[in-house]
Amino acid sequence: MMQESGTEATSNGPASQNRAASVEDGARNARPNSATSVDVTAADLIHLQPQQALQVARQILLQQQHQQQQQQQQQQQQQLQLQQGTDLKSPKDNENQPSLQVPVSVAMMTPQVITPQQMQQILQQQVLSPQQLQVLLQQQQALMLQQQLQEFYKKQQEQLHLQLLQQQHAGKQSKEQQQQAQQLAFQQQLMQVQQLQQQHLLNLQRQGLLTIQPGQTALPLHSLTQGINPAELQQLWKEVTNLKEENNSNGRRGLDLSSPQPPKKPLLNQHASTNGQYMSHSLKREGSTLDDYHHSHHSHPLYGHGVCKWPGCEAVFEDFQSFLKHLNNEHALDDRSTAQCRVQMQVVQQLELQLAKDKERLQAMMTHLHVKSTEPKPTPQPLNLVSSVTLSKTAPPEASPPLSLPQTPTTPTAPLTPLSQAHSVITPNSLHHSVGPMRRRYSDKYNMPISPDIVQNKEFYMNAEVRPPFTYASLIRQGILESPEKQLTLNEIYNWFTRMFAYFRRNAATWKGTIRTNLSQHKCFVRVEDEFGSFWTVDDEEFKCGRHIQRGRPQKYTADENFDELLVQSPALVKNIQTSLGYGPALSAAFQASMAENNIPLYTTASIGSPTLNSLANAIREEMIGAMDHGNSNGSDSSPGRSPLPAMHHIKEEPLDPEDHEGPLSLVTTANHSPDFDHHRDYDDDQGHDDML
DNA sequence: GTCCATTTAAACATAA
DNA sequence: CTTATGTTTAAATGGA
Repeated sequence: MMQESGTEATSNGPASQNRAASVEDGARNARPNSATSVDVTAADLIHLQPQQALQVARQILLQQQHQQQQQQQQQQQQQLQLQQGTDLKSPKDNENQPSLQVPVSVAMMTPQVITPQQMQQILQQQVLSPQQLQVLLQQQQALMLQQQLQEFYKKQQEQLHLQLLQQQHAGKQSKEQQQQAQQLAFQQQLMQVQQLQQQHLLNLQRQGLLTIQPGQTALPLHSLTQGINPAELQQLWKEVTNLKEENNSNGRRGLDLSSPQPPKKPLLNQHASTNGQYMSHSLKREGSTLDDYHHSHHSHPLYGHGVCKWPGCEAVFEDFQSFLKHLNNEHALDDRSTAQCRVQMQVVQQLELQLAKDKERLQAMMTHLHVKSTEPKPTPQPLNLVSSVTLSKTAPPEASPPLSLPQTPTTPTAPLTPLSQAHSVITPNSLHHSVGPMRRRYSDKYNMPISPDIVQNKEFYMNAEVRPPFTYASLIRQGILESPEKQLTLNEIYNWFTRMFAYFRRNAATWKGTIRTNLSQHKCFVRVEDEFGSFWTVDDEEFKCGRHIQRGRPQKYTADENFDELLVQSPALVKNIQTSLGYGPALSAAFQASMAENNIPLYTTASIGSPTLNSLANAIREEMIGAMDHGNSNGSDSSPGRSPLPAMHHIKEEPLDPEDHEGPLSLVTTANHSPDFDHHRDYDDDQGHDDML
C-alpha cells in the first residue's frame, strides 16, 4: 500500500511537468481504497481546523497500517474498554471490525529494507537511474515508516497489556487513582501517536502525496528547508556546479557528491556564480510567494515572482509558459538536476534528522515532567534558522524582522525523499566533509550581530553537522561569554565547541589548533592565570573595536608605538582584573548584551510555533544547563591544571611590555576566582547519546 | 590588484 | 619523552 503510493507518486517524477497539479491527485491516489476509507481529500484538510484535520489525518494514517495491526490495536482498545468500562478514546470505525487474528509480522517487512550501507553503495555506484532511485527511495521510506509504526504499535500494545495487568492486580485501590493514572498514561501514549502521525503526515506531504497548508497541521517544512544556512547551501550548490565545470575540463563526471562517476553529458551551469543569491532571494520574496502559490493560476513550487526557483537558477520569466519551457530545457532530468536534487535531499534530510532528534528530546522532557498533552498536536520545532542571518546580510535588520511564515517550497517537486527519521541512508558526512574550510564571516566589527545568531541557531548547530558560519573568534567569544564567569580554560573552550557544534564533534582535525592560534592572535582574548591554572577571558571592547588580529605583537614594539598599544591594551588589563570581580563596565555591558542575546532569540524562536511549549522547553533547558554548571563535575573537562593547591598567580600579560604596570593588580585578579565553577559544561554526556549516524 | 580578516599548518617554546 | 598549552610566522583564501 505504501509501496503503491510511493510508486504512484513516482509517476510525477522529475520529467513530468504539471507537478503542481499532480500533487493533489497524488494525495488522492495515495489513500488506499479500503472500505473504511475516510472520504476527505487532502485539500479538504486545509479547510479544517487543526484538530479536525489531525483527526482526519489520523484516520487516513490508520488506514495505511496493516489491517491486522489495526485490528489488534482496536481489539486491545475494545478489550480495555470492556474491562475498565471507561470511555477512553475509541476509534470511530472499530465497531464493525472483524476479529481476524493474524499476528503482526515485523519480519515480513524486513527483507525488503535496504541497509544504509547498501543504499550508500547504490547511490555511489549509480546503478540505478534517477527514476529508479526515486522509486527505491520512496519504497524504502515507506517501509521504514511502516516498520517504525509497527514497532510503535507493538510497544503500545505492550503498554496496554501492562496497564491491564496492573489494573487487574492493583485491583481495589481507589478507583479515582486508577483512572487518573490511566489517563495520564494514555495521554502520554496519545502524544506519541500524534507525534508519529505528525511525522507520517510530514512524510506524505513531502512526497507530494498530501497537501496541507503548512501553518495548520503540518510542520512548516518549507521554512525548515530554507532554514539551512545560506552560506552552507551556497557552498553545496557551488560544489555541485563546480563539479560540473570540472568535469567539463577533464572529461569526468561527478553526479554523486561522494564519488565521481564516468562521464556522460557535460553541462555548463551558467548560473553557478549566482548561486549564492538564491537563498536570500527566496527569502526576500517569501511573503508574496505564498500568495502566488495559492492564488495564481500558474502556481508552481519552482516558480515564484517570475523567477525560476530551481536552486541556483533564478532565471527570470515573464510568463508561466516560458518558465515551463525553461524548466524543461534547463532543468530536465539530467545529471546535474539529479545531483542538485540529491543535494537538496541531503539538506532536507539533515534538517529532518534534527527535527526528529528535537522532537524526541521534547518528548522525553515532557514525559519526564509529566506534562499533559493539552495541545492538540505535538509542537513542531520551528527553526527560524537563517532568517536573521540572511536578513542581516541582505537587508537592513529593522526593515525585515525574522518571519516565521512558511516559505515557498524549494524542495524538488519530484518526490525525492530521503529515507526517514532515525537512520539515514546517505550519510551527510560526505557532504559536509567536502564542504571543507570556508571563510564566511558574520562578524561585522561594527555591530557584532553574530551572537544572537549563534544562540538562535544553537539547536541547529548542536545537531546538524554543519559548519557554523561564524569565525573562530566569534565562537570562542561566545563560548567564553556564555560561561558563568565569562572565562574558560582552553580545554573548556574545546568542550564548548564540541558540545555546541556537531561539526566539531565530527571533524576533530584542525580546529583545536586554530582555536589556540585564535586565542593567541586576537587581542580580544586575554589569558589570565590564577592559582589553579590559566583561563581565557574576552575583552569585549577589543572584540567590538574590530581589529582582531594582532599583527606582530611583541617583537614589533619599538619605543614609539607603545602609545597606541597602551591605549588599546590598558582597558584589557583593567578588565582582566575586573573579570574575576564581575564588575568591569565593559564586561557588564557585554554581559547584558549577552543576556539580551540569549533571551530574545529564544523567545523569538518560541513565538513561532507553540509559544508555551517551546518556551517551556527552552526554560527547562536553560535551567538544566545552569544546574549542570554547578552540579556536574567531571574529570574530562575539569582542567587538569586546576588541582587544589598551587598559589601562584599573575596575569600573564607580557611582562616585557613597557606599559605593563599591572604587577600589583594581578593580586586582585586571582582573589575571587572560585574553583567551584571550574568543571562545568561537560560534553561527555552528549557524546553518549548524541552522536548521529 | 591591494588590503584585510580569517583559517590553517607548522615550527617552536614551555610546563606538567 | 610525551602531551597540553601557547606563540609566532607564513601561506592560502576570500571579501571589500
